[in-house]
Amino acid sequence: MVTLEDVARQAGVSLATASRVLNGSTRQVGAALRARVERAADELGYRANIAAQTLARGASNVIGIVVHDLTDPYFAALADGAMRAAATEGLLVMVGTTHRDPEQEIAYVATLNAQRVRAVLLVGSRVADPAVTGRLRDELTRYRQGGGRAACVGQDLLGVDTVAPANREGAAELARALAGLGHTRFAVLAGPPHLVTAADRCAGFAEAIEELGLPAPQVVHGAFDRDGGYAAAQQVGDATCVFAVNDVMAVGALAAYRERGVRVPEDVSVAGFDDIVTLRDHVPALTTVRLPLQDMGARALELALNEAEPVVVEQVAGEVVLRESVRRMT
Amino acid sequence: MVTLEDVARQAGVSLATASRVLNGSTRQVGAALRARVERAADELGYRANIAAQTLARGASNVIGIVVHDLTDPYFAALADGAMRAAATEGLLVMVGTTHRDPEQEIAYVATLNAQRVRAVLLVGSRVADPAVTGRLRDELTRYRQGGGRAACVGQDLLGVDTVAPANREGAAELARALAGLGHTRFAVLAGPPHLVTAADRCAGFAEAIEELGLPAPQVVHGAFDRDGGYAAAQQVGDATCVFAVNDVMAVGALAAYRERGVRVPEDVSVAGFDDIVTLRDHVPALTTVRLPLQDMGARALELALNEAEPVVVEQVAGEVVLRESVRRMT
DNA sequence: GCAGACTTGGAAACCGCTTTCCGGGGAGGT
DNA sequence: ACCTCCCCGGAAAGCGGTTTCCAAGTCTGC
Repeated sequence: MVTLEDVARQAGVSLATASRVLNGSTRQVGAALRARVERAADELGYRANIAAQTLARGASNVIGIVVHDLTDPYFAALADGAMRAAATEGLLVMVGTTHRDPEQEIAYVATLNAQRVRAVLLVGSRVADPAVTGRLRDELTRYRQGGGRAACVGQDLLGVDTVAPANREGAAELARALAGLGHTRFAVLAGPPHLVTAADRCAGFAEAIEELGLPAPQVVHGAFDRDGGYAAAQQVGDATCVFAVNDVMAVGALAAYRERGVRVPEDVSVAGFDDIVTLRDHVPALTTVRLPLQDMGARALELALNEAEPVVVEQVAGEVVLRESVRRMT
Repeated sequence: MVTLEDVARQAGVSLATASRVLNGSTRQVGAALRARVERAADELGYRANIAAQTLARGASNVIGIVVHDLTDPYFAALADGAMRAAATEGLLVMVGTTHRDPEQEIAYVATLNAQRVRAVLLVGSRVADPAVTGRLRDELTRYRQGGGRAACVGQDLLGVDTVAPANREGAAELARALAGLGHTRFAVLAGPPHLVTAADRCAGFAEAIEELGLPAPQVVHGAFDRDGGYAAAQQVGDATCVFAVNDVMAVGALAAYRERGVRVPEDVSVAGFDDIVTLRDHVPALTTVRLPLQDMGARALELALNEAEPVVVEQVAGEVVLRESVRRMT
């Protein structure tokens, strides 16, 4: 590999000068030398060793993003938003996927800490297990004590800046909208009980239903993905309206109904949450709660970079979008 | 930040010993000292500085993946496959998205080179512009001369190990299958002419049609995404069967037809390419050519890591999957 | 009981770059 | 003409690890 020393030698200048020319310093370098250095670097095909720069500068230009599952469009959209924001700041992005294993999340924070990344974004639902959350907090605290910055998209459980989708409120508003259409018997495809996002959406929905004086919805737990929705839909009783706590599950539920010859929305109404772009052309079009995912990702990065006391928690409201997967009852 | 020296001091051992204990060395360290070091590291919350390690070792445990667009499920699946493979090797992943700008791709290779990443994966179609490809090759050559490894998912145009989806053959086979259903008048939503993947699929399809002695398909160019498919579909003439060069475009086309009240497959048949998992529940179910995207991503990583002379080019066959978006003609 | 082979701990060089600290020379002021 | 002050180039000290090379101690075998 070509090193800065090679360049300096070829240009007949000192290391210091070469460094100043090539890697943005506050110090000026005379035009003549500057040209010599640039030419030498070009001829030799010099590429600065960023590991060395990071070490010497004590700061890196990399940020870390930890998501649950990149193939889930929810995370892809959030990650993309954050990555676009990072790109405008000239930051590189390291992406880790936990495949929904909270231990992996902790491990990633440790690793990203070791990388001395400038900021860490934890994207995705927290889990209800206080022990796990506690260990994650510890790891995060250690990282932040070393000067690291962090933010989270999800729930404010980590003591860091957080972009928090208004899951309860969004689900509640959806519930009111659906009740407004005349539905009275509901079911919730609730996902895993320990996932806070899933639990919040389920709870928000159920509470709103209760406030309206309607019978409590049937709650069916399952996985937080397409197959989870598919499986859960099979267990739904006589509800006229089914709320899947995310769009991907809703699509699974729709598939299950289709296979069984149950018509949506004629026989049963189905709603989801998130308004995943990739699914906007689904038939029937999904009623859902729209979340500005890309913006949320970008905002989280912003928060992390400007981290300040006290901790900022930004609620992001969802917008109920009624589409053809639900029908009005008589 | 806690450094190795802090740990060594606290444990009352030398730097060398502490290093050997904490960061896997071939050398043995006595149980007593080993325990002291481990305890000290734990108490202090030591995290090795990977930048320093990378510098000292001259090798990093990071790989880079460059994709066009993470929110496109095609790339998400490929990236995920590669990331899973990387995780089993204990490698970290740096992801860059070019947002379909070839210049960005070149810039990323330079940056990843500067990071001295162990391997670079270029995921996605090459472009037809030889000047751009040439500059990318140059950058890649420079990287590889410094000991970097590289592989590509796409076309064998870079002189590196390549996982090449059999776009022409897959499209040709699809064409034959569709012709076998009795279709004779075809249109191709061909995407951008300069994208090699799009062009190959289009060409493979057209060639097969010609070989069958059928009239040449109408070719409509446009963007390679959902909206591109939507727009292109509007310009299709009297074809009975439309081939969109990827699934996402096909979904856009289906949306366009739906809006116009054109029934699929009754009035027109539609096929895509890729078999995107997220779209498997689409209605009508999409006829397509299945590509094992995750495996391809994983395989590309393998190739990169084991890079050897001569360059390996692996063709990956697609499998035609007939679903309800196409119909048999009388 | 002792030579020689192994083991294990530590000192120090080194990885490639940044940046502080010096010093020399030219510009500007009087 | 002389003295400051400023500007710019270079030497060298880190940044936080890894690893080579020594030296001292421990084991073995005869």
